[in-house]
Amino acid sequence: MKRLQALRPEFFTRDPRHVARDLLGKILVRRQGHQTLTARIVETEAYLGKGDPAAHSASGRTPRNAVLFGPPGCAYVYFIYGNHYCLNVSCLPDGEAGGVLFRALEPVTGIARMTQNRGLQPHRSKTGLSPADLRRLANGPGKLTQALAITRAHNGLNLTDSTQVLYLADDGSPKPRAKTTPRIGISKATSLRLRYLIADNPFVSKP
DNA sequence: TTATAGATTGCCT
DNA sequence: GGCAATCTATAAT
Repeated sequence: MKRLQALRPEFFTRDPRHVARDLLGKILVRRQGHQTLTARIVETEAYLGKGDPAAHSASGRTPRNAVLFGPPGCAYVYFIYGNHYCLNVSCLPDGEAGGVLFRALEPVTGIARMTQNRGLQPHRSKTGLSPADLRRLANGPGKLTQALAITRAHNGLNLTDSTQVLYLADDGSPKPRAKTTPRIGISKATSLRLRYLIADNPFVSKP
């Protein structure tokens, strides 16, 4: 496979809204054992450090959300609803809170391993997984972490370092057409349109 | 020390 | 569309 260029820290030293928009179409790379799993980012949400009551950083720094206040380009992984992990990347300079939540991915390589990680039956046929099976692999924030075997062990990881087991990369594909909607699953600041998705992409969590 | 809400998912009707 | 499952960080006592 062509070697992918990791996104640089400067990419994340910006307003989370811009980062969330520009991450659409980029690649999340996961090295699991000797395998490399890759997936295209098709849906994100921005969480602002200041003036965003829905953000985990809203009421100040705690042990849990410390990564959001740290240097840009690092993984913030948290456990939610007793069952799921969610993956974010920190934004803005060190000391300033902000992040982007990954909400959906389009699987590219390592699909068999992702299916296994998700605990799904590999409904194989001559054409491989059905389109529906492929979609349910990573079309949600909890699903994508499970598909890529991301846990709290990855919290704080530098996602701009291509020698890590998890990082963000640019494969040179053109900038996709983006759409915005209100964020999903929150109860505060519900009117802000901080959810970004690739228009017409079937791998998003909800249209 | 205890209570509770939560950036979800999958199964049920 | 409704709701239970299942953990835990954080706030309240």
